[in-house]
Amino acid sequence: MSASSVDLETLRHSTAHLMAAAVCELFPGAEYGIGPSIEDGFYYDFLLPGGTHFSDEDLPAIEARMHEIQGRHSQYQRSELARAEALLEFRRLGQRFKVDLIERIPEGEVISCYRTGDFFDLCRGPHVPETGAIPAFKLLHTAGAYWHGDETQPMLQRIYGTAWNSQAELDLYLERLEMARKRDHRRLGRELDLFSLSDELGGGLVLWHPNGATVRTVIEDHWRREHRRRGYQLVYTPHVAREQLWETSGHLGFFADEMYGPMEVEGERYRIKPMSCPFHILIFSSRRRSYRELPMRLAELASVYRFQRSGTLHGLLRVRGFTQDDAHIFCAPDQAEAEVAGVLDMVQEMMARFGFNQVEIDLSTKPAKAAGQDEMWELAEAALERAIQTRGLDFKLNPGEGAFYGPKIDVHIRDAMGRRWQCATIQFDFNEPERFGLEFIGADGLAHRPMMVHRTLLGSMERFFGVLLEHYGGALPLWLSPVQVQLITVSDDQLDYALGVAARLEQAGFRAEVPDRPGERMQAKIRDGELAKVPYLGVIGKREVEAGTVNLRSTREGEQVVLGIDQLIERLRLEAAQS
RNA sequence: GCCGACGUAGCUCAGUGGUAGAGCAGCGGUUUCGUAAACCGCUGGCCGGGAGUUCGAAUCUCCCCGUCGGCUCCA
Repeated sequence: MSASSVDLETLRHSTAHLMAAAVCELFPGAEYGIGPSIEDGFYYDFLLPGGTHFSDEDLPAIEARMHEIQGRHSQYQRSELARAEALLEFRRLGQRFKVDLIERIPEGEVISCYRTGDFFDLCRGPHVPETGAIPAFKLLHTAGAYWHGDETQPMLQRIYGTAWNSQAELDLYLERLEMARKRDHRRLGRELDLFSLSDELGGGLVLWHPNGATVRTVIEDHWRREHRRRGYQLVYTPHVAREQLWETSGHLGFFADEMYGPMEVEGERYRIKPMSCPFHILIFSSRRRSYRELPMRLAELASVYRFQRSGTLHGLLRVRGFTQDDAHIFCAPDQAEAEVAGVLDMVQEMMARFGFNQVEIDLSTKPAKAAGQDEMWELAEAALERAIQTRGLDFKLNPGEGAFYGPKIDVHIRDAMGRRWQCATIQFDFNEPERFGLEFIGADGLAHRPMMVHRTLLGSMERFFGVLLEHYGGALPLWLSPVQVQLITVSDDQLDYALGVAARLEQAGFRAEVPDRPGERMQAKIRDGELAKVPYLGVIGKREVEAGTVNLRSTREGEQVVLGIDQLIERLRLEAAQS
């Protein structure tokens, strides 16, 4: 037990060393890669000798050895080595990954190492003073990981663990993990009968059940309304197109790996669409465009299909068929900044409406290999950055991480397990307008090339719905709930009255239902309503029928009030507008 | 795709070489009840698929498929 709290990053990194020390003792000859601290914990990558692997069952033994080493109170001893010395030492130890790392360290930089008992590691530090100074840790699971994340490199085995300043904090964290598992969207999807995935259907393809479809419709209706309000024009485009179109757009050149194979129709090859941009471009170029028509904002809820490797599929968050809330903005260069700003405002508004007040913004700029002229890149990057800054938003700059065809802003939100998922993206494209020879006639009577922006706000209906479910733990706000009110009768005698109330609520625009379970006890129906996370349960017995009221139980606040039907409608209206 | 784990009824899970089980759900009946589970009964399984070992396999071995945790990639 340490009284003073150690910086968590240091603590976790030191725990990673402790774990590596234990692994090296238990598996002599193990090679080790990197072992950083990460959010909520740490990991270390290993390659065991003789092609052996450890599994989750080895973790308790490793943990036990870690505790044993802690008992020895080994110091974390720092030393600085000359480059040649370090290379020699790690070659002697047979640690090829460390040798690789040293070779990547720029000349002239200090090479520091840490020794903990017999364990010797290349490491920048800092560390806790000794192994006993780690109050609480736990190993969590193993995973495969390529060296340098490169699939041409050997695959190492990674052990993930977590470490905290006290047992209580560790317990709290483990509890948090358990809570997160409970609000996993895949579990909620089944429990609330929202969607399913089926082996018979095929991987990464989603079946939206009636409840899920209801929520999606509400989201889509809201989305369309907002887009019309902000000067977007809604369009529809097909699901397939001639292969030639994908040649022209360049997708077959740089995106073919993610596209499904061709199908032949009357000797002509067609492809299922992985993106909508070429279609929207064809709409733009279907006739001569004037500068007066710019900016032209074309939006569509577009279902696309992309091949994803089987190991990457994940519930609704990573699928093969999904519906993007896609839009393409064609504008003049001097309109670019205002357009980006408009999109950013829209992202924030949209996210806030769905309860996401914290988003993470990344700005990715020009990579080494890039299409388009430098001044276009500069203009676009400046537009993106200024739009972020004038809104007072934080962002992370990723230099050189942009696509080859343009810089971009990505917006991430997090799932229940803390994993980051990209949703909104605002992406300039200097490539496609060029390839399709897009132009508009300017005030000067001459043809000019428009700038083009791809953007999505929610990302895809599937992913957004998944993250949304986890965000609310399945208890969606009133306006999104598939069933907003259930009317529960004390006995079957009140069924007619309940159906009448339901009809009035439906008429007022709410989704209300009367559970069809003759003879079932009220308590059972209440329990079902609670488990289904229906926001309001209107209990109706003799008293309510006589008084023309409903005894409203809020499943969220646990509150209970008697309301007349008009009052009930008024209350629902108010809440639906706000939440 | 790669590394590891897992796959038993619709769901959650028990069953480690000797006749496939429980709870919930579903169905049938009885019950008409005041804020989180009424009672009784019934149905339901090629134990993911295939091959092998064995007198005998849910159980042991191999291959395949799928799922999960990661790696890479991405909305």
